[in-house]
Amino acid sequence: MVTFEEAVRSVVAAIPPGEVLSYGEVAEEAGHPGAARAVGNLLRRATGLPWWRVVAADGRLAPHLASRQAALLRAEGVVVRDGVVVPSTAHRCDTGRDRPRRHP
DNA sequence: CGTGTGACCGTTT
DNA sequence: GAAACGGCCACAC
Repeated sequence: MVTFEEAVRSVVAAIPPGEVLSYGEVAEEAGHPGAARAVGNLLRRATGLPWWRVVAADGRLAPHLASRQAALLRAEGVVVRDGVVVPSTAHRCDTGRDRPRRHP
């Protein structure tokens, strides 16, 4: 049984440079779909993780860390415009949020 | 042990 | 098109 922190930590730590994932994606990958809030909460406390590679579903950065995150993402090769990640510059994992959803 | 809050997401009004 | 609402999970008090 892995704790939520462990799962999220593993997922976030597995994000390659230049790629950005959304909280919802991380939560889903962690095995806790819908726990996007919890992901943010853990990233806030968890350290040593590329939290800056985690952005909102709209590609928006955290309100308080937008500047820091933007600088870090820029260092990774991602272009951040007005506090919003540009999908074309970053590897479009979900920032386009137009990905096909399961349709039972 | 119960309540509140949060770096959220998706749908509806 | 924008705004509002509810729902999900985990942690702190």
